Amino acid sequence: MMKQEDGGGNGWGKVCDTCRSAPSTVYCRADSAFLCTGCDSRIHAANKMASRHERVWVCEACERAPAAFLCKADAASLCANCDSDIHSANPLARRHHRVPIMPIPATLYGPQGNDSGGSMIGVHNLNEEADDGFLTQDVDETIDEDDEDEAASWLLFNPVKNSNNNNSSNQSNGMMFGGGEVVDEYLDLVDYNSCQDNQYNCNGNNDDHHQYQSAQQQFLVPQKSYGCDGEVPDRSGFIGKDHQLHLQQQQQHHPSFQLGLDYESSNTGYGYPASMSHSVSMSSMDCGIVPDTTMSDASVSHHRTSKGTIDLFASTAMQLPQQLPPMDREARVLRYREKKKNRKFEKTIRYASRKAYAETRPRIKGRFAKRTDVESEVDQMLSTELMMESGYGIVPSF
DNA sequence: GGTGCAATACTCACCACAGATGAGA
DNA sequence: GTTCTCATCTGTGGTGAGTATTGCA
Repeated sequence: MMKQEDGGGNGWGKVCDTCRSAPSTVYCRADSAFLCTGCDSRIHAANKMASRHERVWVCEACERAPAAFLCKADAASLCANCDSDIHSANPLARRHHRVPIMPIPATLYGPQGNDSGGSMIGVHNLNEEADDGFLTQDVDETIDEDDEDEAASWLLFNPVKNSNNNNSSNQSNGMMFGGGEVVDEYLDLVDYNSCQDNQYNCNGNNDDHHQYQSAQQQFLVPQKSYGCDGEVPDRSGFIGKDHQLHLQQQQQHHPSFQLGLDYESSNTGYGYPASMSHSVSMSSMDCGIVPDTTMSDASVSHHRTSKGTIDLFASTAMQLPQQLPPMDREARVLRYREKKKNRKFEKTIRYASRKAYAETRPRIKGRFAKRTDVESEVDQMLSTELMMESGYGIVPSF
């Protein structure tokens, strides 16, 4: 059985920001959203304005950042970090011809966009998206044609806009975005913060404090050092009703706790840019290759699961004031989610060259196999030929 | 509730070899 | 103290076997 990566439980690098049920394949700059093929085609085929949104493919390496370069040699779209890491691995890679990525043509998704989407990477069932309720609910609403453009543009990240009308009187809104699926992804953070809030609300009660500490310890320290990812060991037992109650409290205290994400906001007031999820968090940490210099930013300096988990809370949530501005919370939510994903996939590569060698090494049932003289000669010939034809270099001593 | 079975999820050893490291001349 | 040579160790990724967990009857 193959090893399965767990990207939030589904093995994908970046889940579609809209349906959250499929891997994202494109990044829409206008919406600051990662979209799967189906949602992309549907949203951007809705009207002319939406169809003009500039989109780029998601990095094929990390699958978590918009691609910045197209490597012609690898025929791969890569983000800046992956491009840097991959193409600095060896002289051969360094000579790969890369060009800045071009936005996906607006004509890619026409009225028949769904079909074309099906031929793209990351095909998935559109019906599944419809099941999430969130999108279909909004799409099905009858809206003015003038509003349609804006609705299509803001459909993704501002469910608050649509839901605020209901205000906090509707407690169920706390679970609303698509039948609670979205909120569920936030449970981990909320769970933690619920403990945190409990601490602040315990009025100095030592017993409560100890309970908080033990609960926090249970939450923070993974039972296994690798792969556990610091997830709540037992949601039902650890959170349960308290969590739901806390969610309701969150709704009351922070109406904007709902997912009104504004990626363009410049500052959170806490030193963390609100747009960090697409800038800071996507930096060198994604690839996990050990940099030559020590990273000063705590948010990108964790390479071990447990330590990273602890530091995450130590550096952010542990120091939170009792009442957070909504943007602070949203920024931390984003930051937490990114770090969570990164912890999951993270594997520190100490020697990129060895990685490059390992990837090119012949295998037999996954095991490294001896490279015969014939293979070596053939490789050398092919490399030489390739170099002469395309200008690509070869790694000496291969 | 306890037991057995199947399905699923997860962990880890294996392999070759370039490069890093350390000891000795 | 510096340089060179040699031997040993380290780390890299895909696969399959083994183990753990979960769900169901």
